[in-house]
Amino acid sequence: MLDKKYNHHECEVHYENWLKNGYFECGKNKGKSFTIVIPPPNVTGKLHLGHALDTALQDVIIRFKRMQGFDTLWLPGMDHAAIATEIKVVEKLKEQGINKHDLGREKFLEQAFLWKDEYALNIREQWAKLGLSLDYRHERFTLDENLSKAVKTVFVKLYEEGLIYQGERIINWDPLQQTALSTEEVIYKDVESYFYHIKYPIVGSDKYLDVATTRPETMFGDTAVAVNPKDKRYQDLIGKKVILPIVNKEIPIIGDVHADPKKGTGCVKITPAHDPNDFEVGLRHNLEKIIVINKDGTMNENALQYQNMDRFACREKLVKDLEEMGYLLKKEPLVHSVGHSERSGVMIEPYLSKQWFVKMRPLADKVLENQKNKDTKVNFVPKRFEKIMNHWMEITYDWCISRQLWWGHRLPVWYKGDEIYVGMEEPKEDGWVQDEDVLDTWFSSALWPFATLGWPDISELYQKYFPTDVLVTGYDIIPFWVNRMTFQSLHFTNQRPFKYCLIHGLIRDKQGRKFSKSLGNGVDPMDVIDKYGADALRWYLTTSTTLGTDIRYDEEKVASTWNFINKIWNASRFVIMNLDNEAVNSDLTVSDKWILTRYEETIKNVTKFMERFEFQNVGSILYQFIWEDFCDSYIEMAKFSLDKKATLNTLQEVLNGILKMLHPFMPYVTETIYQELNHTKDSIMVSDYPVYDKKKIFNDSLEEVNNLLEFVSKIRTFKQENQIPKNYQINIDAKEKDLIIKMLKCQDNLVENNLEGKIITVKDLKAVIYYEKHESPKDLERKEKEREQLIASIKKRESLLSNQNFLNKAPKELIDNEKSKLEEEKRRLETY
RNA sequence: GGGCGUUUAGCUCAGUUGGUUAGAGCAUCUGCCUUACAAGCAGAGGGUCUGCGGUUCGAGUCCGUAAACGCCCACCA
Repeated sequence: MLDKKYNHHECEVHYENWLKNGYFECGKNKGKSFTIVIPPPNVTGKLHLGHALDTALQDVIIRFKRMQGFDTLWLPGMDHAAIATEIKVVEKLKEQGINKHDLGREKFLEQAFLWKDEYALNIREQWAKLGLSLDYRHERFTLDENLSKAVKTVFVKLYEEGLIYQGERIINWDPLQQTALSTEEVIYKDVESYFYHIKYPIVGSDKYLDVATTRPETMFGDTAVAVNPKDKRYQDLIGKKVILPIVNKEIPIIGDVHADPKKGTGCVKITPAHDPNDFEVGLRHNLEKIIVINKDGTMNENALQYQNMDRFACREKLVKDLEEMGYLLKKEPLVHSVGHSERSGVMIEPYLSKQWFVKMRPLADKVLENQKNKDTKVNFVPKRFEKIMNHWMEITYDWCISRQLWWGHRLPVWYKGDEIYVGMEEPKEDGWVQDEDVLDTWFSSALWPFATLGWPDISELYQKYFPTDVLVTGYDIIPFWVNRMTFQSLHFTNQRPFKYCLIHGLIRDKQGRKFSKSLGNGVDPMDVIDKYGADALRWYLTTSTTLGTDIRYDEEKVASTWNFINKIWNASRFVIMNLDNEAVNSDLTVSDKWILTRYEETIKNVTKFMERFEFQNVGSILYQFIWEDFCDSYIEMAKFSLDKKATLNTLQEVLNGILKMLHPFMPYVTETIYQELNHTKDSIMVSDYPVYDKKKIFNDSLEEVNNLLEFVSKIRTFKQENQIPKNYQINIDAKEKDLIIKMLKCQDNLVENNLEGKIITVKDLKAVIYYEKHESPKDLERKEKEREQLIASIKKRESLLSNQNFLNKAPKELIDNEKSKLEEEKRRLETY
């Protein structure tokens, strides 16, 4: 027997058992395959609410499909997360007084793997707490041998196809981590700064150019000043020279369209080694590229007396010096947006550097082409997110994939003098040195959906479970991940990586702010689980909003979900308590038929919305059906036929169905109740999902009980509003009179009286209530308000029904409905 | 600069392809310890659906436009 109150701790005991029985394993069901690969969490820390949402959604889908008989595989795994993890490990070592470079690459990687093992353990523990039905036999890590093989295969192949190349370009440099980054890893933030106007004297003249810049410290690398060839102010200066202040070097004034006459003063200093646009200008005009900043963000020898100063300190000192020397014309305050490293937070330095790139255009075009084919495209849910991917594919440019880090996939590239070798294995001959760099972490995650299934080997797993069916992730990583999986998959497997891509929103705090350490508004899902249970958290997260929109986390709602579960718990207690009653064989009562009909309708709708991934709708349908129909209406009516086998069977059948439909959302409590209800050790998670059965629809009973419930409710409202005493007199004329009397807890005790009766009707149900009238002014006021509303409604309907256009164009059903409604209202008006 | 999203009850959110009186939870008010559940039951109140214009017999829903808030992308000497 169940305890009096729901206790989530006592329900969260099934995970070991599910695991032990192999229920999570693929290959158990005979049906079609259904695959989800988990977005691998970074091994950098604890899972947050976003992970809980993301994985709960996947578990809901996979448990549903499993119960429907699909051969489901939900593949778990984790991401080494190159830079993110390396930062953490470096920090940890620093606390111990150890410097990464002193330790050396090999020892550092040992430490990183220890870190990974520790965090992987944590993550698995949290997955278990969430109740996720992952097939751990196939768990993968992005640095696993088979994934490394996939990475190398892809790198080598793309290189051979000319789609990976090495080049010297301006890249985004993180001076703290001292690595290159991709454009996606740069976040632009508004920064308060100055627009410095510097005097560049013109050679052979007493005039000067007013050159405006936000980055004066890069002036040591200036190799020209550009003006627009069409700019009348400066046209005649093209070809002349200016003197670079402090450096005292002559540099040319060039004409280039890059200089925008409308911006600043119309004169731009050209620093080809420190600005992507200037780099292009430099190429056009064959300018020298002078690097003036070191990899750590300090100034190098080209900065003369400023050498070794930090770039910001140099700026400050330099501006001061320029001012003293009379070169600073103006210093305008300016707010402009500046790139920052997504991971380390420091300002990005555009930096000339030799890196490896993926040539994106041909790969992106393939995606754009494929998205036109409705049979092979990636279907986004909600649809609008497809635009984000497509837009990215349209404007994308080459992807910088080399990182100056240690933690990650090392580039399969070897050098010997000027020779380059790219291949799966190290060249046999002596003298080859492998490239020190590792790949962007997203390079390996881009292969995740197929590499985890064994690719490049055409394994059994790959053949059976690829392409995957659904990928679930947040909109924030579409550019990083979804896009890249899509083009790599199309290029290497000729298939989309997943048929559906479910995009959910981010979880924010109650005020709509992002969770962040600095705000201290973080919520640990494990604390929530401890307080309210995994079932409550999962239900709340998956049913409380529509996909694609952000969720404002609200603990009160989790608490209210706990109440819902407690309600289910108690209803189940009631059913279980009565199941062994001595009961007689009987036909179904009208209320049995009613709930069975509602139950079938619910199965139909829930299944429909589950298949469309509209969990919000599933949630409200189940909530309403369980709380209102099953608990408040049916159980209350069933209390009067607990001696009938038909009712007991109905209670059990419907409750079983409810548990099954809830199970994907609330695995623990449904398992506990299911086993108790059916006196079994069998698991609900491998039971069959309810299937809609037309034959169990009783439309007459549905209508009859709907009317009855409305009738009872009307009488209750009337009683309450008129403060009718308990021993009131009522006369009921209805088919299910006994049931109604019991529900109203009244007696049909009409005796002679001279009171005026109040008639209440719903269809053919009729009641007359006799009571002492004592209308207060407030009552009269309300009555008058109701009367006015009724008149207004009648007026509206009459005008509608006299509108010839409406009568011609509206569907007949609606017109008839309006007519009968009007008549009813007119009748009601007479009673006022 | 380009694009997207949001705007509905005090709060948080639903609202399918336009069609009865726009829904839910929480909060509020009234009455109930009715033996599954007081974390509950039975009722009630609360919305000119951001503004304006249009299409339509009919608009929260479609179109146009304005505003507020948020996000993405690009640019930013």
